[in-house]
Amino acid sequence: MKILPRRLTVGTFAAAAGVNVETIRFYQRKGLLPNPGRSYGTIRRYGESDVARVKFVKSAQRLGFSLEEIADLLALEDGTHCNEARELATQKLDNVRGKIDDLRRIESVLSQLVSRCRGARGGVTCPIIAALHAH
Amino acid sequence: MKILPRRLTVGTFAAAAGVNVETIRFYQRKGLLPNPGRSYGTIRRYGESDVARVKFVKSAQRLGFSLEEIADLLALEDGTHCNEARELATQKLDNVRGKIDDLRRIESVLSQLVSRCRGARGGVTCPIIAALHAH
DNA sequence: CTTGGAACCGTACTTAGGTACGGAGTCAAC
DNA sequence: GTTGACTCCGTACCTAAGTACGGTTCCAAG
Repeated sequence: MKILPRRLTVGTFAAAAGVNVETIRFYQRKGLLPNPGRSYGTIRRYGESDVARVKFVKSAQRLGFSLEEIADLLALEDGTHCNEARELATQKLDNVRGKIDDLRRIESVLSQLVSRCRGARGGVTCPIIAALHAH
Repeated sequence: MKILPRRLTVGTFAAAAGVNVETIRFYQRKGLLPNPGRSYGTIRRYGESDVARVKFVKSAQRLGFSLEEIADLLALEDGTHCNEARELATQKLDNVRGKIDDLRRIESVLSQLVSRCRGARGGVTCPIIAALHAH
């Protein structure tokens, strides 16, 4: 494992990771990124591992993890805590499946309303409005 | 159409509609509820039609409409604007279907990760962490 | 050695949908 | 005629995930 150089300043780093500089500062405040030391002067330097870490955060966000949950995942980052990571992922999976079920119910109600509405050409009362009124 | 009495004060009204008093005030500020007149004194009185209106809002929220969209629906409340209501509902339906597709993709990735993790009993690197690192 | 673009820092603002607070006014019962 | 619950009102606060701002300091190039 070779030690990677830390030669990026925050602006270049943020660009490399595909996020805003302010987002980097925000992640540091939230503990998602370690405060990198400032070897030479008061300017912080970042390396490739930091870029990877931010990309990890963004990937996990795309899978529906919150920053808080991602912080938990990052605490397992050495890769030896498979059980914990699987536990988190399983919970998230249940969560996602629950959301899918909810949305499917909504989809079913909405599509019925729309088709009933399409069929009710002459009526005085719109079926959609009426249905919402009936709870 | 008989005229319903407006004899509920805000506390009773909120309870009848199943929401918080503060929520009623909030909806009034947002224009979702009309400011009821204060016939006798400075205390506002509400009637059954107000209760129905709040229930309408809550039903529409459960179907994924935002308060802003619900305000649009309420503007069509007389039931004669079927086309407009159908348009809104159709947009919402597309929206819901898009969300379902996104979540299904997430579900598929997560379930693959979990099962790979379950199979990787002896490995040093957790497949979930590794996968997130590979974008 | 100056200049100007970064970096640093704390703080405030954003959206959505409310909830909470605190002081003043009101109303009905006792 | 006073108590105590309820209402009214503006304002602040909450979560989540950032974005924006404004002042100061730094650092490297010219």
